[in-house]
Amino acid sequence: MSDLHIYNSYTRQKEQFQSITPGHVGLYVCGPTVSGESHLGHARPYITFDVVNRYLQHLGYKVRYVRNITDAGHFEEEGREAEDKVATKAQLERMEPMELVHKYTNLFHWGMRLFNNLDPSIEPTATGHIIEQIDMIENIIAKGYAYEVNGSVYFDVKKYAEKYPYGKLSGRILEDLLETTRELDGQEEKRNKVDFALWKKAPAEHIMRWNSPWGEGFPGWHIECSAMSSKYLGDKFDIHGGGMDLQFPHHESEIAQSTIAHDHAPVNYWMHNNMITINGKKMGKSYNNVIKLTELFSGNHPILEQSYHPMVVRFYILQTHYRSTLDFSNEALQASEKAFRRLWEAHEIVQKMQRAGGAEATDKELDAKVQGFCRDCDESMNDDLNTAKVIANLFELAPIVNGFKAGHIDSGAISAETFELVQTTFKTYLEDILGMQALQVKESSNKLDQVLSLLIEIRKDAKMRKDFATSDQIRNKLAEAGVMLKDEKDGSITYTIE
RNA sequence: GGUCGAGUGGCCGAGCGGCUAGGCAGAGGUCUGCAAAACCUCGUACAGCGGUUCAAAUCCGCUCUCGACCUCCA
Repeated sequence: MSDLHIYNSYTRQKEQFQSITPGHVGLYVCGPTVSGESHLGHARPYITFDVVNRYLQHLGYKVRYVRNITDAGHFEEEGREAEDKVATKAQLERMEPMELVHKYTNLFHWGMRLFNNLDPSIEPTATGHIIEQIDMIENIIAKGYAYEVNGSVYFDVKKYAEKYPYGKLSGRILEDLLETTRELDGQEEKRNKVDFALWKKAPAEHIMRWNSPWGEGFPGWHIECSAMSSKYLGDKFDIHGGGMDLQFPHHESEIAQSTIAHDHAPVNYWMHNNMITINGKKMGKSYNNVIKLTELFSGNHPILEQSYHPMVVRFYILQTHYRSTLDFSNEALQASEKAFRRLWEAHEIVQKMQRAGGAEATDKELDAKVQGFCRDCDESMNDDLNTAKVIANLFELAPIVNGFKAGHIDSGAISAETFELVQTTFKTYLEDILGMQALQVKESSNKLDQVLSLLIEIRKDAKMRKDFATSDQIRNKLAEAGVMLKDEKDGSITYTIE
């Protein structure tokens, strides 16, 4: 039993986390629809739940993390003409759904890897689970909560609501929903406007279609998550995550379907991350303010002043609590970049450092303070994954570590035990739990190393002779080539490669 | 229109009844041949108006502003 508390969207309060099977956690997160490129908005849930996954593992749980790929449904590639999929065209000229899905799935994986997100345990695709979805729909029909009309199958929400709390997750009131005047596709077939599709009959021009007991068609959007989560995590599992915008109707529908199919609610804890906004507006296709991951990493977008390293983006996202909105701006990203560089350097310094003095602390007050910051990292994570607070704690530690190095704080001021705690706190939190990595991978070229040490030696000599013209030339020219020299306090010279 | 949520110092962002948040920027300083980095010091904020309380950024009410969802959406 851990002290982990998470905010459960379903009950709208923080609850102590307790897994169904001791030592194990089933985690399901709604994955991307791979009909287009992943964008900055996608980064948030997958980084957030990557940290959830990592932290649960840190606490000792064996996590089965399932994240789906939505590759079925209404498919149209962005910017591609509708006639592309017209059947009269030669096959190689037509859009092939599998080709498109493959392309964007690969691109999604590419982004996830750059963000240093751990792979899910299982990444099921909707198209690979048509049979499971059909089974589940038949099950719901058999129980009397779904009906077929013209080759489509709809879930009877009104009937469901008579017995179950429909709308509880998203705070909807059925009566309000029934009054909605909005005209939706297939509305006339439904018994009530609130009913949602479990299976849709495929129109003649629809390219993705499968045989079913109700004719050729394709599954409704919500059923895939219910079918796949129960298949791999069981009828009832621990945590279901996703973006806040999925609360309604997606997650609400999932609850309804699964409750009927399995005779009980499917999930114990619902977690929802908040949105990323640009100039206060949610990023989304319909707002025309989407920054794709490829654009973000290359800086190739009108509103981007520069490119941003995936680790900078990750850090920026984790500096805010996952349930707060996060507003994008160049200023904010640039601040995160500087902040992260400083923090990471302190991390590298403390890992390499040797503590001086005896085992006991010579400054009890500092020792206690330092321990407090370390311990608060645990408390902050346990308090609904407060990564922002964890980072703030690490920043409290950074000047102390730098002080050890600069020599104005004696590393013996804190005890040997506390010193070790600082090292493990940086390592565990920054790398293992927050999943951060160095911005630049150390180039391990012996030849380069030798060339640089030669230049560094020449520069040292020049400095000794007060030949600053030469020493500055070496530093400046190397800087132009992307190699930054740094004169350390002890007279040594180190370098970093941009 | 309905439902829910948010408004914190120049900017970003924690906190959510009493205890320093933190980062970035800015100012001054230490160190340094210079530079960079690092370190030290500084600002003293909680949309507005009332109320509850010994005590409110934190609770309650009203007002204003903004956002999300109600449609595919992370």
